[in-house]
Amino acid sequence: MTQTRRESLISAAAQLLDKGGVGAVTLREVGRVAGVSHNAPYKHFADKYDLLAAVASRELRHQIAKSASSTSGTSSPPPPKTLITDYVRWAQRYPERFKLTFGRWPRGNDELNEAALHVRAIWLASISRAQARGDLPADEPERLTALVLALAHGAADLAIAGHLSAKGRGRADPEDLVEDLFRHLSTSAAANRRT
Amino acid sequence: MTQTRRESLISAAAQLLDKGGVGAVTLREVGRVAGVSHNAPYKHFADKYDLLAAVASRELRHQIAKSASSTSGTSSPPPPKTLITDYVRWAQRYPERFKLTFGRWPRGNDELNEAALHVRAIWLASISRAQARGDLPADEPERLTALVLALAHGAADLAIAGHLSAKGRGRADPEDLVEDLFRHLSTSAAANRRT
DNA sequence: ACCTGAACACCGTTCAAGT
DNA sequence: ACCTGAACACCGTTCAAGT
Repeated sequence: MTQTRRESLISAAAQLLDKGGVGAVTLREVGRVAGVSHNAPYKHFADKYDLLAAVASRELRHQIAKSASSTSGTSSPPPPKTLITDYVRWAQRYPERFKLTFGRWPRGNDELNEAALHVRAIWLASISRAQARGDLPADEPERLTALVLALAHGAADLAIAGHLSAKGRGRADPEDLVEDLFRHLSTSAAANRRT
Repeated sequence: MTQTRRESLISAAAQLLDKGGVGAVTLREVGRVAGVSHNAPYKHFADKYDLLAAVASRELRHQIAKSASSTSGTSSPPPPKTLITDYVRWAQRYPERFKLTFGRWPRGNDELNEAALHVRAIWLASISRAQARGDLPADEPERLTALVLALAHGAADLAIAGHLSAKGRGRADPEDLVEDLFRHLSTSAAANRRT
């Protein structure tokens, strides 16, 4: 089945990515791991970046599937804190995949764009629901979503770069910062409710 | 003067970086732009990453110099909003330098680490001062600094990746998000002062 | 439709040799 | 101390050829 071969190439690329970063993903090594020649990938992907885009969009689709399964049976999205915590843990567990997904692409990729939009939609629904409950400030929902997403993303990226782990006092990991943001947003929401 | 040659190599690398991303920075092209042979860089840098690290730390040192000059004559740091706005504008103006600076490095680089620590120290001083004025919540200063830095960093990175520019309603650029965060933090600070 | 092996242009790095 | 040109191993991509 052609699907199997295509997926084995994606898996091989992801495995090399995790082990040695994007520089370690060469088509020759991908072919070797998947048991094919060094240019068999060209029958499934336009070029190297098309293969890498497939790796990245598979990651986003995994996140989408996880969101769906964690609330199976209901139609409501997971609460923001679950979403954001999962996101930040994923970034720390698979830093190379995180970096790749949000890295620079020589051109757009439909599959990747669509998956990214889907992820954003889930976040938006989750944030909107928390706002309706009064847990978060009544800002414009898309803008508040961007704020929360930016913090999660930035905390994860700085942690990966090693710019967050001041030792001892003041030490903060990404989950701590998420906690802090939600605390301030709740306080702000409550204060505005009183006025 | 050897310093001049070394700096011309760094400038050539930065120029190629801006034009075509990190992939366009080849030692051969750097040599060509600087008017030397393709392996003259090896007399000034251990390898390609050492040259790239020099580009990145030069960027951070520029930011440090800018912070110092904007408050020349005084010993106080710039206010957080100035710092964060400059940071976010730098990232959008030179996305490739931003990506490089916070990208993954095969090994540590003393010059780069030192510059990064210096930048963090300036941010910490700025945030602490705003806290003392009551403009920001009385959190642990290093942790609040990490929060603010993470938001600025994440907003910049998402904007570069194109994940922030929802059109029309809800549109938010990095500076909008910075604005929102400070507004919520001020509200939170005021609310806590009242309890 | 999918795969292979040879070939091409390019790259980082090393090395012997020059000043 | 700094630079050069040749050389080596490696890579992405193309292409003619096979099933």
